[in-house]
Amino acid sequence: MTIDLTEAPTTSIPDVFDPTCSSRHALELIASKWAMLIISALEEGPMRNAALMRRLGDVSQKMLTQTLKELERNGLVIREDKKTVPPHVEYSLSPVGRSLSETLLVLDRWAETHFATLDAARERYDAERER
Amino acid sequence: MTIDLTEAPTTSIPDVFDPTCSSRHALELIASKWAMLIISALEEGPMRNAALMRRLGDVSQKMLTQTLKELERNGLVIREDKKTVPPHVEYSLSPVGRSLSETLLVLDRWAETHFATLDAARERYDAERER
DNA sequence: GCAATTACGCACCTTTTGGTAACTATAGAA
DNA sequence: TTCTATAGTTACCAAAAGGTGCGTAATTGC
Repeated sequence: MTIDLTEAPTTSIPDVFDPTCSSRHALELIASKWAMLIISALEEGPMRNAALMRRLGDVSQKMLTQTLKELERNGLVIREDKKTVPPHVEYSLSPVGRSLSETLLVLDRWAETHFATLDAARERYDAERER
Repeated sequence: MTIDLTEAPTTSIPDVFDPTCSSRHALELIASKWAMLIISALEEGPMRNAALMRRLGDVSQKMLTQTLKELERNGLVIREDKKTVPPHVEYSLSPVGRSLSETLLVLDRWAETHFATLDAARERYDAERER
């Protein structure tokens, strides 16, 4: 008799370092430029498609729709279709989405605070190897 | 006389929503599954290549090297080559890297806390459309 | 009647990400 | 002598991310 451990159930304590743990999937979902920015933007309040495009600056219609759909699918974003013509669709954060946006805003602040340090390091690194 | 605004300098207040702002680049750097996990892992202390592979569980040698190199280039990770044979290379967090890891750990905790909510939402969403 | 508006869907294409396998060098162990 | 371990690199290939342009619906304004 042999015991197959490859399909063993995930350990009781969730761990993002465990590739089979579902929390890893949750992390991968938000480890995306557009997902992060969309959730941060929606923290300012419900927004329509066009408003989000303006806020994000350079997202394509395709990527915006695609990312919003994934976020809605995972319950982070709520999509409300007023079913009018011309269309009127509003996106907002769900309670879970809002619990995430707080942390993401901290990340935004980190980027805005330390980007100059990264820029300098990158310049030093590149200058050293191009010789 | 025409004024070209396309190359206008970035505003004085850094903003991740401004595509031309360098802080956006910083955000994109860490908006990556492997970058996030590597920095979180290094928070536990300096690690060698093989130890990181074990900790991350399912990263390929190629992606690990590639991501570490980008993080080193931007000054988040410090690479110390002891120049011995067989090779001995240690990776650790720089001060900026450490300032980031604190926030990333909060993200990890978020994923480990709320993944079940996401799983449930996803299942509901998929069940509704496959009919 | 014609154009604009809105939030998409779809087809096509390019770029980036990621995986696999083979190769490098040398010390120490079997 | 051959095997193992170390931390990579390179070439090749598959998959995912991402961009562009076109089509769609009905209502409002000209």
